[in-house]
Formats: sequence, structure tokens, C-alpha cells
Amino acid sequence: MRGYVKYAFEPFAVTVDLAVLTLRAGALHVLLVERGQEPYLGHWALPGGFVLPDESAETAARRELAEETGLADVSGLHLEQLRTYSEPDRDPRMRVVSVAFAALLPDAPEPRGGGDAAQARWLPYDGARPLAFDHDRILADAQDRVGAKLEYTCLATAFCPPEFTLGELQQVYETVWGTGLDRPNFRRKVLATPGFVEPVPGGGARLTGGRGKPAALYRAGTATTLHPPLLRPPREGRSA
Amino acid sequence: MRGYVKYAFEPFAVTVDLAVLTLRAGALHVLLVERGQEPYLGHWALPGGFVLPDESAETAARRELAEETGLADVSGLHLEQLRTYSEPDRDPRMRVVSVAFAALLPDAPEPRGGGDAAQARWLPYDGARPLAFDHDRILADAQDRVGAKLEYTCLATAFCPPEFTLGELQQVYETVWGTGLDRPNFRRKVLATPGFVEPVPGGGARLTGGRGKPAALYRAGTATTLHPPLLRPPREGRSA
DNA sequence: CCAAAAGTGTTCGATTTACACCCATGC
DNA sequence: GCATGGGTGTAAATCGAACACTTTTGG
Repeated sequence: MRGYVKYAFEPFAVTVDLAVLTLRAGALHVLLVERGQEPYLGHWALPGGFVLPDESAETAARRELAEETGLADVSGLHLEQLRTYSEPDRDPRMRVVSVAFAALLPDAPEPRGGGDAAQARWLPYDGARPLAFDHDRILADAQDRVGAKLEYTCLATAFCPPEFTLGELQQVYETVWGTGLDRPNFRRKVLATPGFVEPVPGGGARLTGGRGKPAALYRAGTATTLHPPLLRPPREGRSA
Repeated sequence: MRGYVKYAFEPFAVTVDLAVLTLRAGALHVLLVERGQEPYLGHWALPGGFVLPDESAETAARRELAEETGLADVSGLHLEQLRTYSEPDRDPRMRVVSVAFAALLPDAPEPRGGGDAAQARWLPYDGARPLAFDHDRILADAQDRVGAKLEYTCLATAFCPPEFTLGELQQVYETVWGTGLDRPNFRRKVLATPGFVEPVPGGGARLTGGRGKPAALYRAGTATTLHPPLLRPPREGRSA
């Protein structure tokens, strides 16, 4: 039956592509690199690269994440496999199967070009289209997935620094979903979910808008799923 | 930067693995093949095979599904990418990256060995462990995913024949979740979701248990997501 | 004092749950 | 008749959206 002889089948190159998302100035931003060669010369693309012979896709993704962001420690960042893109014609040069990942960053230091020659930059989520290859699709899939997971997981804290206010957490939801939320109700839902957030021991507080009452600080809790879920407000235009 | 020269990097074999699930006699069953060679000789494994040079992983998965089940038409079956498994040591012979899929079947005809030599068989979900390679993990991931998607999508109808009763639909939920559901409430929730199911035009009915009132027949509707979701009853043992 | 942001309380209606009850069929 | 499974009704509890209100800060 299945011949496992090396090279009996056309070999595939296996790469990872990263949709690295963060929040800057209240807007969703993506880490992109400008292509310096054909095809898609001059287009923006998702950062990524080959999976090395002794790496899993996850390992390769975290290595690329460190290289492209220039961050010293990426071990705490949220990195999650999205899906694999394997259309035969997705790279015109050869057969490339790409495992796509979504990564979520709390703050957004301007990336320092790491090992790679191409400089990476943060761009607004809606800017810079069309991207190279099928990266528009990958990026859209990443945003879909993240938006959906905010509903029933504690993923939102991955966008926040180690200590954050409930207002900042709410902004994550509002920015990714593109909707407004009622602050009192949001607060209650979050605090009613055990393990979602926990108050910082000292009971610290921080001034957010320069004015107003300082907000209490929280840390991410240990829970990973949300019961009950924090559902997106239903889009208008129901077929009632 | 990235050298795209063929064979500049160790090539990977790319395969698909299928977790084909169905309901038989009120229990979840999986399609498995018995391995006829080392490694894992004699162990059960998920069906699967190589992605051919001109195929996407999705195309390869549907081809394998047809071959292994022996079904004439697999075009209507639910097939969904799960994730990709790429640990360097997952196959002791060579580097194999596998894109895993979950497939859902309504009924369970005993598989006729298709193009492949190894005979495929339906086994109860909990039987036949441990499976070959990392297939235990893949299968567990498939069940997790399916169980979760029942909550907020119309996926349950993928386990049902073209015409089904609400009792049968409820059994899908109960079997996959391993819990009991209140029939009157289940019925109302399903019917209150527009596009989940629609009554069969003639208004047919079918006797289910040999006794009792014949149940009305429904078809799968056009909706794909459930609003509001049909949440799993919370496991006992909350930290109240 | 005013504006702004955090935090608390309260109301009202929708949704969920739990259970009682009626209907149609085979034996 | 009675067991079995389908289908309807309903009251109580719960949840969630909406919004008024108080608190704490900077100007």
C-alpha cells in the first residue's frame, strides 16, 4: 500500500505564516513585512518562514515570532494554530503547504528587524490590502477566530499587559468586535466568571484617561473558558 | 532571505488523517483501519494517506473518505479541517506532517474496502485504544471539536439522514455530549432557531421505537450557526 | 464647580428550567 | 388497557439589557 520511500512522492515545502495581532490606539493592528522579491514584490505579507527539519510547526512559529517582533521573550505570548492552507497554486513557484498561526500581543513595540532582512511593521488591520499570496484570507480567518473565541474563552487577556483595568479589557472586546458594550454589565459578567480576572494583590489603581476615578488593576486568572459565554450583541437586521 | 530552491530544505511528506465519526445504535463510532505493517503493526489507526502533488489537503481528505468508506457519493458529507500535527517524531520512519480532518456521517454502512488494501471497520469510540502514532490525540481533538460545535452550529444534522425526527436529532446531542436533555425544551429551542430544521413538505411521520406516536420528519435547514447557542448542561461540581 | 471615567443599584422583560399533562400508536 | 415515545402548556427561577445614580479624580 502506502510507500514510505523518501521522495516517492513530490516533496512539499512546509512553512508557517503568522497573523500577529495587537491593539494600538484603540485599533486592531497586524504585523506585516514588505516583500523584497517576486512574486508580489512590494506587497505586504504575513511574516513566516520554513519549518526546519527538527521543528514542529508550533516551534517554528514561535521562533519566527521572536525573530520578526524582535522581542526578547515570546514564551508567554498567546500563539494558536489556525488552520493549514494547501491549495496547489497558492505559491506560483512551488508546492508550499503553510500552517497558519494567530499570535496575540499585549503592547506593540515597533518591531526591530531581527534575523530576517525584511523589516516588519505594524499596520492597521484594514490597511495594506491586498496582501501577498492568500494572506488576505489567512488574516480574515484569524480575525474571525479571535472574535469568536472572545465569546467563550478568556483570550481577551492575551491582548492586555500583565496588569490591566476592566476598561482596557472592555476595549479589547469593543475593538475586535467593532461594537460598544454596556460598562456596568460587562464589569459584572467578567467579575462573575471565576478565574477570568483576579484583583492585583496590593489593590493598585491606575489613571486611564488623564481624568476620572483611577481604575482598579487586575491580572489574568487561571480559567481558560468562559461559562457562561460573553456573547457578541446580535447584529441588527434579524429576519424577525 | 528565504531560499526557495527545491530541496534546499529537507522535504516533508504531507498526509491527511481522517476522524470519521458516526452514530450506531446510540453510540459514537469511528472508522478505523488495522495496520498491516510496522510500525504499530496490528494496531488500529485513523484512515488517511498522502496528499498528491495536484491536490489540496481538503481534496485529498475527500478522496480518502470515498476510498475508505466505499460510499459512491461523499460530496454531501460534512468534512472539516481540525488542525495539523507536525511533531518531528510522530512517525518514526520519516518526517510526516499530517493535516487532520473530522468527517461526520449520517448512517453507518459497513465499509467496503475501497482502493486501499487495509480493511476499514467501524469501532465504538472508546474501543481499540491505543491507536497507532498520535491518533489517540487526533481522535480526542476531533471529539472535543465536534462536541463544542454542536453548541453553536447546526452541525448535529450532519449525523442525521436527509429526513429525521427531532428525537433522533436530540439523540445526537445526548450521545456526543454524554448527557440527557429535556425533550420539550430541546424541541422548543430547535424549532425557535430559524433555519436549523424545516418540516418535510408532505408532513411525513415515522415510527421510531416500534411503539409510540409517529414523529414528524424534518430536513436540515439553511442556517449554519445557532443563535442563541444550545449550551451543554453544566457539569456537576461547580466551585460555588 | 465641571467634566470624565470608575463603580453600584435597580428595574423590567426575556429566556431557561423543570415538570405536568395530553396524543397517537403497537401489543 | 397500558407501555412507549411524540408533542403542548405553564409557573418559577434565572439571566441580561438598559439606565439612573454615586464616587473619585484633574482642571
